[in-house]
Amino acid sequence: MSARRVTARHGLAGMASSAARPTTTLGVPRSQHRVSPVYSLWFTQVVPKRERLDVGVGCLTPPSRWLKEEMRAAARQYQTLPAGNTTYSVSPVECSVNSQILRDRHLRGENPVEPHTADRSPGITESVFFLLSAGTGKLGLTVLFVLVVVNTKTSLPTNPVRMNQKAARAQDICEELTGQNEEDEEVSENEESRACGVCGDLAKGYHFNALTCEGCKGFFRRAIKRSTPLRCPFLNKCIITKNNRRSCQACRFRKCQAIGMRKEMVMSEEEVLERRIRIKKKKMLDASIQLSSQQKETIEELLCGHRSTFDSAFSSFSGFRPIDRSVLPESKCNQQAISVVPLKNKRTKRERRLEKAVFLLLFHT
Amino acid sequence: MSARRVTARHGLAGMASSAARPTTTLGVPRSQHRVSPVYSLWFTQVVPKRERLDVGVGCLTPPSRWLKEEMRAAARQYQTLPAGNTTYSVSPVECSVNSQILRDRHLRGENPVEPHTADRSPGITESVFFLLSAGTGKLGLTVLFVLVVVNTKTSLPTNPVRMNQKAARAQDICEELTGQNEEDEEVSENEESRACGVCGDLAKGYHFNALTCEGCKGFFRRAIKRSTPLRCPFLNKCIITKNNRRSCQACRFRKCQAIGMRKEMVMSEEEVLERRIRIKKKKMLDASIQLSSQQKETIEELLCGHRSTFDSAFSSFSGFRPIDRSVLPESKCNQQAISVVPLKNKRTKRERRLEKAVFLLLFHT
DNA sequence: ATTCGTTCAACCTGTTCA
DNA sequence: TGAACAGGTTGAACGAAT
Ligand SMILES: [Zn+2]
Ligand SMILES: [Zn+2]
Ligand SMILES: [Zn+2]
Ligand SMILES: [Zn+2]
Repeated sequence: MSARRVTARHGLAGMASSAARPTTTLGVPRSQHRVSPVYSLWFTQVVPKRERLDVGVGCLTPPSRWLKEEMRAAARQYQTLPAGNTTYSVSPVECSVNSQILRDRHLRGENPVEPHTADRSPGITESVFFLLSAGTGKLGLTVLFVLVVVNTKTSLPTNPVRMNQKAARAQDICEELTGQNEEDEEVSENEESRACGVCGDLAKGYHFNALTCEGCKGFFRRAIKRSTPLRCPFLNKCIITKNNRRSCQACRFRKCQAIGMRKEMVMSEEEVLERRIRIKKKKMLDASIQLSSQQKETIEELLCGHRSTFDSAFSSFSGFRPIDRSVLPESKCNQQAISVVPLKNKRTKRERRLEKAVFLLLFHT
Repeated sequence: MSARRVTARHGLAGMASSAARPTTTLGVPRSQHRVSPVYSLWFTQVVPKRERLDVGVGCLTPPSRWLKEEMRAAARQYQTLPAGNTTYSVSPVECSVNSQILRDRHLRGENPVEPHTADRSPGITESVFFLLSAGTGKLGLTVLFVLVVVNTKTSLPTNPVRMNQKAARAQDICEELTGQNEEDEEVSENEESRACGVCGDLAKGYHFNALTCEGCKGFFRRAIKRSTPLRCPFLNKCIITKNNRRSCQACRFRKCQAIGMRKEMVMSEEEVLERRIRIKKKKMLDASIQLSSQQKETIEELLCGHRSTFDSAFSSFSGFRPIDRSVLPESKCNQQAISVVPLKNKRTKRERRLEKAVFLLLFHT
C-alpha cells in the first residue's frame, strides 16, 4: 500500500485544485511538530470549507543539504502550479516537496545520505513529514499526513521501524520506505525484551534501573563519575544506535536518563571506597583461613605419610582422591584418605566454603 | 501488536452521538479529567457528521510488560469487531500530546520516562495513551483520545481505570477496556490479607513476626546478619513495591522494621551453629546407620568372595566390584578397594552432603 | 501446617585491560 | 570504550523442627 493509494482511497486527486488557505493553522500548533524523531506519527486534521487538496512533504528538522535541495526542487514544481495553489507548511521549514520524489528516491535506494558516515554519525538523521492526503467536504478540509523518520539505511532497522509498526496506515509507507520492515519485525519481536533501551544493542540485564547493554552501562557509570558537562557536536537530537553511540556522549547520556537510568544507583565514591576496603579485608581473611587450612592439610599429609610408612601398599595412595567413606568401617584409615586430597591451585567456591565450615568446626568450637 | 489491532466500532452509539460537538477542542485538557494520582489528559477533536468510529489503544512509549498486557487486553476487546477499518497510531510523546500542560512538564523535566524501566524504580511514572475513538466521514474525521500517566506498579490496579471512568464521554469504552478491573479488585480483596507488608508481593506466611513474602524474609535475615549500615541513595522516602524493592535496601529495611519484623527472631550466629551441629549429628546418626548397612553389604561381599574361593567358576566374582580383591592380602583388602574407587568430577548433592558429614564426624567428635 | 535456616542460579554491582 | 571477570545480593525451592 502506497501513499498514492492512500490518497486515492480518500478520493484525492493530487495537486489539481487549489483554493483559499484554511483559516486555521491546520489546527496543529507548530511546537507540536517538535517530534522525537524516532517515531512515526499519524495525524488528522480538519479545516473548514475547502474544496481542493494538496499533497506535499515537509521537514520537521532543520534540513540537511540534500534535503534542502530536494525541497527547493519541489518548491520549484509548486511554483509552476496554477495560481492560488496552496503549499502547506508543516514544520519550522517553510517549504514543501512532492512526497513522490522522496519516496521514489527511497525506493530506488538513492537516499543521499551516505550510509557509511551516516551509520556512525547521529547528527544527520532527518525526519520527513509526508502530507499524504487532504480531503474536502461541505464544511471543511481534511488533511492527512504522516511523519516518517528518515534515518540512514543502517539505523532504520532499530528504532524507527519498530515504532512505525504501531502506525498501521503509516506502516504501509514505512515498509516501502525501508523495505526491511518484515524481517525487523520478527527480529524485534524476538529480541524486544533484550534490546538496550539506549542504543538497541543486545541487553544482558538491568543496569542502574534500565535494560541496557554492557557498553551503555559502563558509559553511564563513567558519565556520572566524571561530572564534566557534555556537549552535542550536532543538533542535540542524535538518535543513538549501536553503531553511532560513541559519536555523541551528550545525547547518549540524555537517552540514558530518558529511559530511566538513575545516577543514585551508581555507587558514590565513599561507598565504592568502603566496598573496596571490605573486599580487601575479606580477601585477607580468606587468605589466612586458606593458609591455616592448607597448613592443616600439610600437617595431615605429613601425619599420613608417617602412618603410611607402615603400609606396604603405600603407592596406591598417590594420585587418588578422597573416596566414598561411607563404606568404610570407622577405622583410622580415614584420616589418611583425607590427607591424600591433592592440593589444587584453584579451589571452587564450594570447596572453599566446605573448607571454611570445617575450619570453623575445628577451631571455633 | 495490540496497538495495531485497533479496529473500528460501529456500534458505539454513545460515541456516535458525541460527534456533534463543536469542532477542534484538540489538545485542550479539561480540568475534570485531571485525576489523581499523577496526570490525565483528554484530547478531543470532533467533526460533525461522522460515519465511522474507531476505538483503539496506544502507548506513548515502548510499553512495559504490564502495560503491554493492559493494551493487549484492551485490544482483544476490539478484535471481534468488523475488520477493514483504520488503525490509528499514537506516538510519540511530544507529538501526540499538544497540551500545554504536558509540554510544560517536558520543560520541567517531569515527563514520564520510558516505562519499560519505569516500573523498577521508585517514583517513576508511566504514561498510557488511550485512543478512544476516531471516525471519518464526508466532512472529516474525529479523534478522541486520552493520555493517562500512571504512577508505577503500585498504582496499577486502580489508576488507569478510575481515571478513564472520569472521562465522561469515553466512559463506556473505558469500562470495556478495563473489564477485568472488577475481578482484579475482588482478587486483590481476597489476597489482601496475604500481601507482604513490606512490598505487597504475595506473602506465604509470617516471618520474624510479620506477614511477608519470601524475598523480604530473606532480605531481613541478611540485613540483620550484615552489620553494614544501609543508606538510601534517594530521599529516604522510597515506597517499596514488589518491583522496586531491590532498589533501596535502606528503605526496605526500614519498612521491615516498621511493620514489626523483629531482629530477635533471627537466630544468632551461635544458635545457628548449634542448630547446624544438631542437624549434622542427626544426619551422622543416619549416616552411621546407613554405614553399618553398607558394612553389612561389604561383609556379605567378603563372605561371598570367601565362599567363592571354593568355587571353580571363579568368574562369577569378577565384575561384581570394580577391582579384583582376590589378589589382595586380606588385611588390606578394605583400604585398597576403597582407595581405588574412581574419582568423579561431579559429586551429587547427596554425596557432598555425606562427605561433609563424614568430615564433621571425623573432626568434631 | 508453619516457620525457622540453607542452597544456589540468576542478577547486578565495580574492576580490569586490550 | 566494552567484553570479561570477581564478588556480593536476591529469592524460589527446599530441608528440618515444631
Ligand atoms: Zn546500549
Ligand atoms: Zn548529539
Ligand atoms: Zn515483600
Ligand atoms: Zn530509599
